[in-house]
Amino acid sequence: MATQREQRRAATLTNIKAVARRQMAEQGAAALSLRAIAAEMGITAPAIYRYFPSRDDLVTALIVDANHDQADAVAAASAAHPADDLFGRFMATTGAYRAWALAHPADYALVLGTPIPGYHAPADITMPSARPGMDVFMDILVAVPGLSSSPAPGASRMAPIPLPAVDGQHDQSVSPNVLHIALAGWGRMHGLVSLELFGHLDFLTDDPGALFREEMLALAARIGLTPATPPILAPDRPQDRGG
Amino acid sequence: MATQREQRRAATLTNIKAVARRQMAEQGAAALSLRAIAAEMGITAPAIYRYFPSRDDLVTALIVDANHDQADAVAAASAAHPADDLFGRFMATTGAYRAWALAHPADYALVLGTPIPGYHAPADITMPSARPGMDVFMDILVAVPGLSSSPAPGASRMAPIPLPAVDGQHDQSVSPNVLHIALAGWGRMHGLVSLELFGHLDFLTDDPGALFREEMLALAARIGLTPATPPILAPDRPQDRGG
DNA sequence: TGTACATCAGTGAACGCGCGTTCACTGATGTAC
DNA sequence: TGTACATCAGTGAACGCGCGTTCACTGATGTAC
Repeated sequence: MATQREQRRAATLTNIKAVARRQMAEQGAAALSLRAIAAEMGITAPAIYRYFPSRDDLVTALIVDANHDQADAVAAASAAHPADDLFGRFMATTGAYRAWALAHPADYALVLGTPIPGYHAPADITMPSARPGMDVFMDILVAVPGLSSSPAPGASRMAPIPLPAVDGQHDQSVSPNVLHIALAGWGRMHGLVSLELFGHLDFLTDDPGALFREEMLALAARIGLTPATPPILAPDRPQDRGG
Repeated sequence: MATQREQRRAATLTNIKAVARRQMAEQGAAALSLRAIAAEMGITAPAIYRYFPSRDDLVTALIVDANHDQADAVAAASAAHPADDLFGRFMATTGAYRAWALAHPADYALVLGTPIPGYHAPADITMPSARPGMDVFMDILVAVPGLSSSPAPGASRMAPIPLPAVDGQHDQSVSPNVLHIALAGWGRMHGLVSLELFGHLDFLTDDPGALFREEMLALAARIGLTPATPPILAPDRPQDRGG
């Protein structure tokens, strides 16, 4: 059972990060300032040094938190569908990825946007924190019948690199084709999401969500996932979805 | 014929932007500083106010320049193929988009990356400058037989908005399907390019270019563009490119 | 061609600002006897 | 249970820094007569 001091410490630490996230949402991640955070909390700036040895360490903590938070959201979306409903999981997780980004634009930008000037992420801390989120998608792709064994388009040029093992997490080694699909899918998601987030789609479409969903449907179809998944029967060649 | 003063003025103005671009490439767009630019040029900071009324105006000028520069690169790539070789033009322009971004990462981030804190782009200046680049892609898509008349997937939700007319440029009104394909394509390009640019693909693939090309090939196939374009004959249903 | 005036690029000092970080300190909380 | 000491969250002053922007100015370039 935590002592009073420990409880307060934990609360303040959480509060610092919460206020930081709030300010990032308003001003952008690059404008993050220890003094402004302290001011909003009603404490003085040096007090923050009791919790983070420097501004960069706070930024790193925010990145790690963001990665875990997004991974949780995506994992929850996946778990909401039965394990054998791969199509349902695929659409739910990709949708959750976009939804989380729209709900936490500053955190998304912090992780995937233009790097903050002067800040260099310590790869040994930030990279592992990105794994859980990736694994949710990987788990789905790996389970798609036939996908792991079929060759990637342009496979000869794709190194069959196993994903770097991290702590107690999966160290699944992934087939080139699965990796290829994963990266292509990530590219599509990130592309549309970041264009939308930064307002570049504003006058070009009034329903970015539909556009996103169509792209995900097309990707699902490409790997043989369709709404009505036949139990475990012979996989019919899925028919193209128009366009 | 320009007077000596006018020549120098033009040269200095160009130089300011060139130095700004160079510094952006090193420090990132958000770290752009008038004082640092002046220092590198060997003049004092207030001198820059003879050329730009404020820092924001310099940023705006850099965005406009970047848009035009990229449009030129993409247009040149398109023009390198005969007008009826739509597949060639499609692959050349998309490849040029990526190549330009890799060659000018800071400019790319300036236009499409996380917004600079405190800077708000004047839409009436920056948006029109994005049109020429878009038009190069649009011209190709519009020329694809059958694409303009076929319905977009999820078309009922897509508003048939004509692209906002700008100055003397095309004010082509584009079918929902063409717009849909254009945005999906832009999303794929931007997604992979920005992931690559910011190092997020570093340990996941050793050939991001091949990944990008595959995604573009898949998109080309989806709209019926294949390497050996049959002259103007009946458009066979193009066959799926594996995967 | 020569002189008087206008233009304007660039200077140097100064402004007020917010930043991350250090340091010696106070005073409340926690611990050992 | 009460006292003496240790821990440590937070303070307030100060540091050196770089920023955008203003202002009155100097001196070279350009123009009109």
